[in-house]
Amino acid sequence: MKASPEEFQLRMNRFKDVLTRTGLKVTHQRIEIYREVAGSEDHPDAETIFKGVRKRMPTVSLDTVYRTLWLFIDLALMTTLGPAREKARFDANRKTHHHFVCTRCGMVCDFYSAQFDGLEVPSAVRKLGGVESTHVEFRGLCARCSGQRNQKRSKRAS
Amino acid sequence: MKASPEEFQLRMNRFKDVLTRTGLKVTHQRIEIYREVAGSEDHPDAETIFKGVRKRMPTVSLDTVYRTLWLFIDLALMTTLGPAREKARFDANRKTHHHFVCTRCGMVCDFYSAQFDGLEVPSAVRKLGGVESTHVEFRGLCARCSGQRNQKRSKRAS
DNA sequence: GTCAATGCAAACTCTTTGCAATCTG
DNA sequence: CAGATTGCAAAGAGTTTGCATTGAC
Repeated sequence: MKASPEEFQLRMNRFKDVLTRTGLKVTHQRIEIYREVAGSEDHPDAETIFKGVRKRMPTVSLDTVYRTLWLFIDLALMTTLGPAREKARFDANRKTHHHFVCTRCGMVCDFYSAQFDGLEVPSAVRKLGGVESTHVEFRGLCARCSGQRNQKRSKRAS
Repeated sequence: MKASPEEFQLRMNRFKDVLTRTGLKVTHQRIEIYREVAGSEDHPDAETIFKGVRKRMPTVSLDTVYRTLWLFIDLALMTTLGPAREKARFDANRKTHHHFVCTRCGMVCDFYSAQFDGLEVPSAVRKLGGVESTHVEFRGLCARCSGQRNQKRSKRAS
């Protein structure tokens, strides 16, 4: 699915602006990789982005795609769906529940809320399919990590 | 963190019951692996579970842990946090938004809702840390997949 | 021209698979 | 006892890294 042309232009401008301000180079690869993601309303994986970019730029390498995508995420130009870059984590709690996730250390705490369990499904969503479960996720720094907030930006989970 | 003893017993009973009803064998490994996850309120990864189980059962192998965990997930005895078992997927949409996720094909659609953006943070959550973003996720079968619902249960995303 | 960014190939991590040996029901 | 389950070892996906080369500013 395509993003609207206006939205797309907005994204591209913001993108170059952020790179320049940060003192990073505006390379062909970065432009094409950003274009590939920003021009889509899907949520492509690295391989898909790689193939798309390679059509226009047959010499890009997959590792550049990865390096560039994580760079964009550090620059807050994009996000990943779910806790990407992490291994699978398991949860034996079968009661409906919601999560608070610490964006620094990855800690996840369950909490319960009847109100959130029963959030009304917007009509736009009902058109997409049948909703079977509802899950709310709050993200932020946990109490412990806020205490150490002047430490340098943590490297990605290893 | 430990789950309460009552909750833990409840989980263990339900667990053996499900295995038996399904005609699966109640092996030592399965018991210990389930115990390890059900006895914790954390959300451990496979390696952590493996190490924990190995303390009591030094001969388990990591691959059995994996096989067993995914089995439990098929049996709805547990879940994974986020879209586990999937590669990273990228999203250049920086407006606050929410998701509908198809549990069969993995399709993810964005939608917007000022109401969800501003969901009130419960006091229990405020104690955990500072909330910086709020995200609602509805899960279910998308329209396309509901159309083909009599197909056999899809194998896990490969 | 200089230093950041790239491409290549090899490495690494997490997870899966084939198969013979073992254990549950 | 039969067939499901396990352990082992080796393979597989996805992602990362070191280093020489290239290209943006």
